[in-house]
Amino acid sequence: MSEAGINSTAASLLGFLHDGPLTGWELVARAERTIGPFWSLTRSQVYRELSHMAGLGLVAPGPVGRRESRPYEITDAGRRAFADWAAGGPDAATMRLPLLLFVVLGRHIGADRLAPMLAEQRRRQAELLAGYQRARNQLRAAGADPFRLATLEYGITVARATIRWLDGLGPQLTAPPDN
Amino acid sequence: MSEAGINSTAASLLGFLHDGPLTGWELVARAERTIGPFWSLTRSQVYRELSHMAGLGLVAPGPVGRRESRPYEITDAGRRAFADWAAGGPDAATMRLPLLLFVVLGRHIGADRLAPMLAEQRRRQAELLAGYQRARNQLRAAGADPFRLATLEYGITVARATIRWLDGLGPQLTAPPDN
DNA sequence: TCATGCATGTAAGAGGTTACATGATTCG
DNA sequence: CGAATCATGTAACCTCTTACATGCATGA
Repeated sequence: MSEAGINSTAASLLGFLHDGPLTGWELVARAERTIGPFWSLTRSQVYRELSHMAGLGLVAPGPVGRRESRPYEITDAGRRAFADWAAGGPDAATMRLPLLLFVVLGRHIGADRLAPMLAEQRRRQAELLAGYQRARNQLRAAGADPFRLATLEYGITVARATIRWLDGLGPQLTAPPDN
Repeated sequence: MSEAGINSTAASLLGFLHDGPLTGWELVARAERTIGPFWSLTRSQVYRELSHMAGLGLVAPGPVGRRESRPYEITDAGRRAFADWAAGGPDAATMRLPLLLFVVLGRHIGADRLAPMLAEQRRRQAELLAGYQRARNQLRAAGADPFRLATLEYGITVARATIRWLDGLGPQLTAPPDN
């Protein structure tokens, strides 16, 4: 009865390892590719969690491959730990949207400084949206995992909503300096 | 030339202090009320940042009021630090959406376990949406700050988008167990 | 052979969360 | 007087980021 309970970062790694052994490097790449925008993690974290989980017996390091690469394989205990974590349901989302902070403090920043930032954000959201759409079309063509597709659709829906919001902001927020 | 550069948490506090002196307790309440869903912070952080900023001369502690309450006032240096921070534009958003993590790992969680979680999320989003709408209507009637209103509109737009997304998920993700 | 990319990791510090500890004030 | 609420703060811990350090392999 290891009543520990793993954290979401560790759990995400265990999730990916269900598909077969991966090295730290590959895990970072996989995470970046599949959930990058919704779940950030760094190399440091990955290596730390991997050796920590190896100590707990949740993953087992495999033989060193080429270039010191060390694949980790999920163990039965690891699968159990993952299932326990999943049974708890998703935690509340942690959001820190600096853009919204800027908007709410807009009075003290000044509409003249805020407006170009909002314009820049709109540009970025449009890019992001295009990227999601490209990825979705590729994955659809390739007949991919519907779960993965669903995350792209989330990205698309939210990016569109954000753009709509930016476009609908009143002139008090978006007006360029009045000169 | 304090070339330090404050962090976003400290900056948000300085932002609120532009409207007049506030105690740590009041800052927590204000933050919760105005940007709670988009910018989380805890009491511990607030007290820590306040005493840290007092050390840097960005805020000045006022006289102790009732019940040990200690209001902090922003200083000129504080206003400058805030302006410098704002000039950098909003950082990239940090998002950790456990819900999306669950979805992308859906294959390993099982549609039968995922479906009720999605249903629960839908319920929560609907509640959130209703809360935003109520707040917006109140603020509109009160003729509030358009910046604050804009953040509520963001919440409304995104909550609606999320609900639409949840409702549009394919049967592979939302089907109850097939028995 | 030399630049680039693959691959691993450590160290230090910043940021964030949770639990603990304390006490004043107000209201019933 | 007792309960609820206001109010501050510390300590410990976990998590996350950034910078540093190392070296192999591939291909031009």
